[in-house]
Amino acid sequence: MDKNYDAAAVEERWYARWEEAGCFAADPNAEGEPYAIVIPPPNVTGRLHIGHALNNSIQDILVRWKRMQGYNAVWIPGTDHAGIATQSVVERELRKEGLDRREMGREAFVDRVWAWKEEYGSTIIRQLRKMGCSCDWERERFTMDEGLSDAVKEVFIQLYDEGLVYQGDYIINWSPGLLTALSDDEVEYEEVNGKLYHLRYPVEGGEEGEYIVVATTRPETLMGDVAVAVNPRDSRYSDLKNKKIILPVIGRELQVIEDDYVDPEFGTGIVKITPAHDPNDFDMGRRHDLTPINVMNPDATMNEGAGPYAGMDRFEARKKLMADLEAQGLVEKVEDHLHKVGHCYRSKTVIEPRLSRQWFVKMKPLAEKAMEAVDSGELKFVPERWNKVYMNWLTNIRDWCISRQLWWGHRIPIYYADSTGEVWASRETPTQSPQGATDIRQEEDVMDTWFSSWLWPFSVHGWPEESDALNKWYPSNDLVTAPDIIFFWVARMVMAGIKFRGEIPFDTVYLHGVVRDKEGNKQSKSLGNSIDPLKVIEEFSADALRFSLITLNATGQDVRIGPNDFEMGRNYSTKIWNAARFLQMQGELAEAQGMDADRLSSDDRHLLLRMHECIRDCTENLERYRFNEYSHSLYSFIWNDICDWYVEYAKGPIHSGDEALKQHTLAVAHLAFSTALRMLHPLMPFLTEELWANMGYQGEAEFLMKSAWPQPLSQDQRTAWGLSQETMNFVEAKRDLIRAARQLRSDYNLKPSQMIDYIVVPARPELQEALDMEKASIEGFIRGTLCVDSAYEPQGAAPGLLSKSGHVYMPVDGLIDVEAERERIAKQLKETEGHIQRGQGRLSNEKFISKAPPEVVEQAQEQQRTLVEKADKLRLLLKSLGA
RNA sequence: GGGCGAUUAGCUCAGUUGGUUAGAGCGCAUGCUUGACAUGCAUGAGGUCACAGGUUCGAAUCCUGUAUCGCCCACCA
Repeated sequence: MDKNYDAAAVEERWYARWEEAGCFAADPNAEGEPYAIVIPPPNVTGRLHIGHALNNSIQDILVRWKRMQGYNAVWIPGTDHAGIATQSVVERELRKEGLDRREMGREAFVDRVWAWKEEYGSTIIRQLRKMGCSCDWERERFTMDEGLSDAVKEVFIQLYDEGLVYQGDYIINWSPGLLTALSDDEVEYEEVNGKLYHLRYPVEGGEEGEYIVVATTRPETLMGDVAVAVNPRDSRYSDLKNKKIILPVIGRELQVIEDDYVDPEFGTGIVKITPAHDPNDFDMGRRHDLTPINVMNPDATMNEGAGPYAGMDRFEARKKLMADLEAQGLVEKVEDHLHKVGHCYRSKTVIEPRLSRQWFVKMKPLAEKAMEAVDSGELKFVPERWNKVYMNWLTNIRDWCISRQLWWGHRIPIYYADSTGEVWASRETPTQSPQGATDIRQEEDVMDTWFSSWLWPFSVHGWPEESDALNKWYPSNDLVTAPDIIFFWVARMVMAGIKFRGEIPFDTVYLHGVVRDKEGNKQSKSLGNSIDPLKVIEEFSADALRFSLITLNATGQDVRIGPNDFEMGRNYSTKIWNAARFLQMQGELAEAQGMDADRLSSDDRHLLLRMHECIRDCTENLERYRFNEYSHSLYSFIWNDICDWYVEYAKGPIHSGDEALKQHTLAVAHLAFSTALRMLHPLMPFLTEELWANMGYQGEAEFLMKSAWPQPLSQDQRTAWGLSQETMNFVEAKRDLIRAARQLRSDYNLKPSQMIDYIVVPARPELQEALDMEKASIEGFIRGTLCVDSAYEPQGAAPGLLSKSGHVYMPVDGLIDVEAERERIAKQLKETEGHIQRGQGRLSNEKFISKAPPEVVEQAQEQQRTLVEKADKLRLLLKSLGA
C-alpha cells in the first residue's frame, strides 16, 4: 500500500467498477424486502451545491446501509424539467444570440430547450456520481420523459373528469418578470419600507369640497377602483352610503359598500375597492356584485383603462399619479409604512395580483386523507415537529393554480372547438371534437412543474402502466429532503399517492436542515459564500465531504460549515489508511491463524466488546436517523479504540516473538477493523471499498458495498469470549493507570528516552495479581518498568497520581519541583473534598435514600467510598512531600 | 398576529426516556521527526449549560415567564 492515500484516483476507479459490475442496479424480482428512495429530483438546470451534497449524502447512507442489510434496495435518480428555471435559462441564451422565443414560435423554442437539456441537463447527475451516490442509473427519469408525461396527462384528466380540476377567473399571483401565473407557494414575502398613501376622494352631493380619505400602498391601482368600503358598524360613516364618491383622475362614480372585512381601526376605516388587483377586493367585489376593471397589462405596464397613465410602467405611473394628485390637493399625507411585499421566487420582481383565467385543482378533498395519514401515524416526519407545519398547511389549504403561461412544460390536455364552444380533455391529440367540429385548438398553457413532481414516487416506475418495479418499490420508504418544500412537494406527493395509488408514497419523511456559512447565513450563489462541493472533492475527497457534512449536522438542525471543516474528514481518512497500512505490514491476512478464544487478553476483550457496542450504536442511530451520532460512535471506535489503544497494545504481542500470539492478536485486529470498514462504508464508500480490497477481505464479499451489515454479538458469543462489564472496568482502570503515568512524565517534562521505574499501589487487593499479570502490556505504554506493590510507601521525591487502578508513583530524586507538586496535589484534594461534600449532602438526604432507585443510591455510595479513599491517598501523598 | 427552532468551552456544535466529576472537532499551551500516521502522538488549560422562577431526593434535560437571534405561516388596505 502506498504511504499516501490518493483519494482522487481511488474514487474514480471504484465508481467505475461499481457501475460496471452493476452494483447499483436493482432487480424488482430479486430476493429481499423492498427498500426504496426516490431522489428529490434536482432541477435539470442545476449544479450541485452544498445543500444537495448533504441531501444526497444522507440518501446514499440510507440506501447503502439497507442494501448491506439485505434489503432489495433501490435509489431512483432523476431530474425535474423545472419549467420556469429552464425556460429562463434558454431564453437568456437566445437573447445573447439576438433571438426571441416569440419570433421562433413555440415548437422551435421547445425543440431548442430539449437540445439544451440534452447537452447541459446531466451536469448535476455527473456530479452526484462524483459524490459516490449509488443511484440505479438505469432507472434515471426526467419529469418530461414520455412515461412521466403520460402520468401527468392521466392525472389531469382523471381529476378533470371528477371535477377536481376547473378553470376560472380569479385573482392569481402574476409575475410580470416571467409573464406567468404562480401558485401561492411560489411567492416570497419580504418586509420592505414602503409608503401608505392617504388619498382624498371627492364626495358628490355633499358640501362643497367634501372628501373622504382612503389609505393605500398601491395608488397606481386607483384607476381600477369600482367602490369604496366601510365597516357596517363604523358609525362615522353611516351616512356615507347615500352619497356618491368620485374617483379622481378618471371621474368615475364609485359606490359605497359595507363589508365586515374592513377594519375600522386601520387607516381611515375606508378602503378603496379594486377587484382586479387585490385578492381581498376581489372577494368583496364578488360579494357585492361589482365588475372588476383591469388597468394593467401582463408586463405590469398600465393599459388603456388607466387613462392618462396608459403605457407607463406601474411604478412610474405611481410617481406620476401621486404628483398629479398632489397638484390637485388630493393627497392628505404620505406615511412610512413597513409591510410585506410579495416577490416572484424566480425573477424577484414584485408580484402583481392579477385577475385572469387559470386552471385550478380543488385541494380540500385531497387534503383530508393526507391529514389522516399523519393522524394515524402511518406517515411520520423526522423530526416530529414538522407534523404540525404539514397539518397546518393542509388544514388551511387553498386551491392550487396549476396553469403557467410558459412553453416549456406539460401542455394542458384540454381542447377547444370554437365553432361549437366545446371544451374537453383528451389523452390523444384529437382531429375533431366530440361533436365533430374540426376547428380545434389545444390549451396554450402548461402545467406547474410541481404537477409532475407530485407524481414522482409512482410515475418513475412507469405508472399508469403496472410494472414489477411499481409493485415492488411503491410505496417507497424514506423521503429525504429539506423543510422548504414540505408544501410544494411533500404534502402534494402524499395527496397524489393516496389518490392514485391508494397508499401513501413513503412512510418516513426525514427533513434535514439548511447548510449555512460560519456566520449563519444561508449559503447561496448570490451571497458569494457558497462552498462548491466539487472543489471540496478535488481538494479533500468525496468521502471527506460526506463525512464532514454528516458529522457536523445534528438531526434536523441547520449546519454551519466553513471551508476548513473538511479537514476533519481528510484527516480521518488518512488515519484509517495508516491503520490499515500498519496491519498490512504485519503480513498477509492469509497468514493470520484466526483468533483463539482461549488466548483472549483483557485488551482483546475490551476491543471486542467495544466493537459489539459500536455495532449496536451505529445500527440504532441509523434507525433513528441520527446520522451524526452514527458517525461519532464509529469515529471514536476507530480512532480511540482501534488506533490509540488496540494498535499500540498489539505492538507488544506482535513483537513478542510468539508467532501464535501474534497471529491471534492480528486476527482480533482484523476482525475489529473489517467490521469498522463495513459500518463506515455507507458514510465513506470509496476509502472503505479500497481498503476492503487492499486488506484482502474480499474473500467474504467481492465488493464491500455488497457485504453484510454487522450484527451485534449474541449473548452466547459474548459469554464465550468473556466480554463482561468487569473486563471493561478492569481495562479502563489499567488505562487510567497508564494515563496517570504519562501525566506524571508530562508534568515533569521527562524526555521519552528517560526510563522510569513506576510503582503502583493497587486500589483494591484483587488488583495486585491482575495488574501484575498485565505488567508487560502496561509497560508498552509508559516507557519504564512497573512494580505493583501494595506495601509501598513513598519516600523522598516520589510524585504520585491517583488512578482507578491505584496510586501511581514516579520516584525521581532531584528531577522535580516539590513545591509545584504540592500545589497540584492540594488543588486536587480540594476538588475531591468538594465532590465528597456534595455526595455527602445527597447521601444524608432521607428523601434521596427512600425515593431514588436503589441502583442509583448504591452507585452514589460506591462513588462516595472511592472519593473518600482518593482524598485519604492525596493527604498521604501531600504528607510524603513534606507538607 | 400566530407557530417553530436556537441560546452549553475562544469557535462550530453533540448531549437519547431527568441520575457518577457535562462531551467532541477545531483553536490554544507544553513536550515529542517513538518503526502505521506531524493530515500524527502524548499531556494540559478552558464551561456558575442565556436569564428568572417552579416541579423533583436530584434539572443542561421537564413546566412557566423573560431576553436575544433565526425560520415558517397569516388577506390588514
